[in-house]
Amino acid sequence: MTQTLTIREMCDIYQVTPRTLRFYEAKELLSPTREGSKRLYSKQDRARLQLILRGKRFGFSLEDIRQLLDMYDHNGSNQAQLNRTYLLAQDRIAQMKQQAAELTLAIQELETEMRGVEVTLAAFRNAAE
Amino acid sequence: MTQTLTIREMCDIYQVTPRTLRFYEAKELLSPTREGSKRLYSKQDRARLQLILRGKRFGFSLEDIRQLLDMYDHNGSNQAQLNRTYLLAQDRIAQMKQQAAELTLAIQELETEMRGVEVTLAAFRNAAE
DNA sequence: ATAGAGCTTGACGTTAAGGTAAACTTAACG
DNA sequence: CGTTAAGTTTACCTTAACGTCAAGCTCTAT
Repeated sequence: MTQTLTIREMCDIYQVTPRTLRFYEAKELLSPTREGSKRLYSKQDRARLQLILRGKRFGFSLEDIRQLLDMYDHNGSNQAQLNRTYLLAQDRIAQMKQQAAELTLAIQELETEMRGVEVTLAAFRNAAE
Repeated sequence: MTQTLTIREMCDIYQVTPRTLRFYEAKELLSPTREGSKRLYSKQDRARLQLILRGKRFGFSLEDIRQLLDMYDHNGSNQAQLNRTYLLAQDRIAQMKQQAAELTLAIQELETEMRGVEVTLAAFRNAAE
């Protein structure tokens, strides 16, 4: 029961266009199997796509993401290759931790700003009696 | 002692190129004063630039960022304008909180992956005696 | 059998975010 | 006084990440 999905189903689920999926495939971020000429997306393909979309939300480029993905399935990789990926991932993790800290701070600052704006808006409403 | 900086000083401090600063100005994200034709960046300009660069790290577009910046100095804005900005910022904050949660999760997952890779690498080294 | 829906490839267009190069001003220096 | 250094504008170039459109295949329903 290896549930595979068509391109349309993928698009509906993940809110992307067919063009996007084909583009990611061209960039070697995805590699769906074929049934004739039609693409079929496996469970792993779906997992990868989720990682891709998540990476994008964090501001990573597709190339950045491709390298991270390589680490998740370091199957055919040799030692040297794997080691390079490992070091690269260490950097990324540090970067992400830094980003998480900054993000938390930014949220706090914005919320403080929001309270200031609330006061201003309340004053506006008061002035209108 | 209103310490203002030249474009070069700004570039050195924030690791951007003059082109980038001029570009942000064209996009109305910055508005340095002039001394003759030369740009001079005030303390507020510096604060704004920091917010811009931070926003970029989170994957926001310059246009997204411009709207957020508007909230930080909602000086000449009228009620309707301010209210729209406020609602928009609420969305952004929700989005950022979501992003923070996801980021934390992603970090954990990556670190788990890393441990797996460490084992693989250790095995490689063992095989080499 | 033909008409349409859904898939394919291929090619060209578009937008954001700058890079790069040319021509010009202006201040400063020997 | 000439020239170099740092700034300016204008204009075109580039890259990433897709959008859009054309032309063709294949299956299913009418």
